[in-house]
Amino acid sequence: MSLRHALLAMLTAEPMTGYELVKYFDGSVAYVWSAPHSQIYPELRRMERDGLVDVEIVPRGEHAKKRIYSINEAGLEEFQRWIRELTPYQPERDVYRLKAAHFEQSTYEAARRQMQEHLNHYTRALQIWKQVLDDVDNRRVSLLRERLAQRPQEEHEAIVAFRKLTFRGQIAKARMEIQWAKEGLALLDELESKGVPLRGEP
Amino acid sequence: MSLRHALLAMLTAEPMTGYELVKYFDGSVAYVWSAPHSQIYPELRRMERDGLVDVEIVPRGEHAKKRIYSINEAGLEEFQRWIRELTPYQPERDVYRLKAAHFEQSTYEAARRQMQEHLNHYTRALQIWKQVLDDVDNRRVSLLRERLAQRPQEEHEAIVAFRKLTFRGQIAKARMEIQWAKEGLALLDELESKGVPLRGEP
DNA sequence: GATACCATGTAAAGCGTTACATGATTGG
DNA sequence: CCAATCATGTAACGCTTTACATGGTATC
Repeated sequence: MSLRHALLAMLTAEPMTGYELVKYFDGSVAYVWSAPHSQIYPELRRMERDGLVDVEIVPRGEHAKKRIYSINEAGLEEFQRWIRELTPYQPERDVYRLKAAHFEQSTYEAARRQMQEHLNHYTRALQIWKQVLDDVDNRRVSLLRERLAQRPQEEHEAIVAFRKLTFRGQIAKARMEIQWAKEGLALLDELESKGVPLRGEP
Repeated sequence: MSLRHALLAMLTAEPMTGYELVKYFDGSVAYVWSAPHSQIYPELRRMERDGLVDVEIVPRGEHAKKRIYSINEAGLEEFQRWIRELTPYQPERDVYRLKAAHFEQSTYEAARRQMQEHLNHYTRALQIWKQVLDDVDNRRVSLLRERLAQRPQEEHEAIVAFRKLTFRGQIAKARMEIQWAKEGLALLDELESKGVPLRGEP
């Protein structure tokens, strides 16, 4: 049950609508946690039902309304309970490594395409995360500024430091995956130039 | 739909029972792909129904039987189709980074415990993967030997090289996560020694 | 005969993806 | 008035986890 905790985490910064949460999960946050709006709106309703968030219904224009969710005392307690609790390490599922292990069943072209996409994906991710790290460092992130504004000065250092720790982790991951993709592409070049046959080739 | 392809991948090495597949997914393979038996047995039945695997029912002792699954022509085609197809990159969900980003809501003790578990988990994973890489290099893996035995000599280099590529990726990932966990533990030590308060502290 | 291992299932509940669906507001 | 954006939902389907469940075989 972590979508709930990801939503509570966002709401500890400031109250917002489901739509704003959807936007965050579509943006740079998507590389840490993401969910479609079809999952977010019902979960917010359940969190409201379970008394973890309060809702303010605010008019929007003449006829429309929007629902602004804010975390309440019970929600903050639940979030803190979750964050203090040890999250166990479960078996992973890495479809890209699974695929790479069986590239002899593919073709050089298809294998290269997959590895190139891997490289592109993590190159984009790296750029985004480096930018985010810099933005956090210079307090250019509005959500972070909101968060800092409502917490005492002496907590600021920890708040910023922990966010930076996460982003440095993502940066390290992106660099590692880029390196791995390059290694894969180099291996494919080497094997093809040696004329090593693949089973998937026509 | 990747459990199906993970199972097909295993069955390209040799025919086996659901129980043997369960064992593999519980062992060192678990760090690349894993599934509980409650997912594996029904999926094998569906694959049988869909004509991707053949089944041989073999007696076991006096009264018991076992079902040995082998991949057939259609199954191999489906596996090759999947491996040639580009797997898109979807938004990730990393609960450990999400948690780390909000450690100011935790306590030093709980945050340290989580990071220590992270370190332990990936240290174990690193040991396992280094061993597997070495075993593959020296053809000490029975599944790999079965696989090589049924393929022509000229494909052997690629088969071994792609498996090693995957394991090197897992090793790089484990090292990266170990490094990150150490960074996190160091940060926690530094903040605590400076007396920076956390919101979750009693 | 007890224990560990072999072997295979079902079922409920939860989580995630994809598609379908609707309507208001804002700015050009 | 048209397009982009704001805003919020439902539904079907598939995958994953956890729990419940059963019985044979091999070895000491």
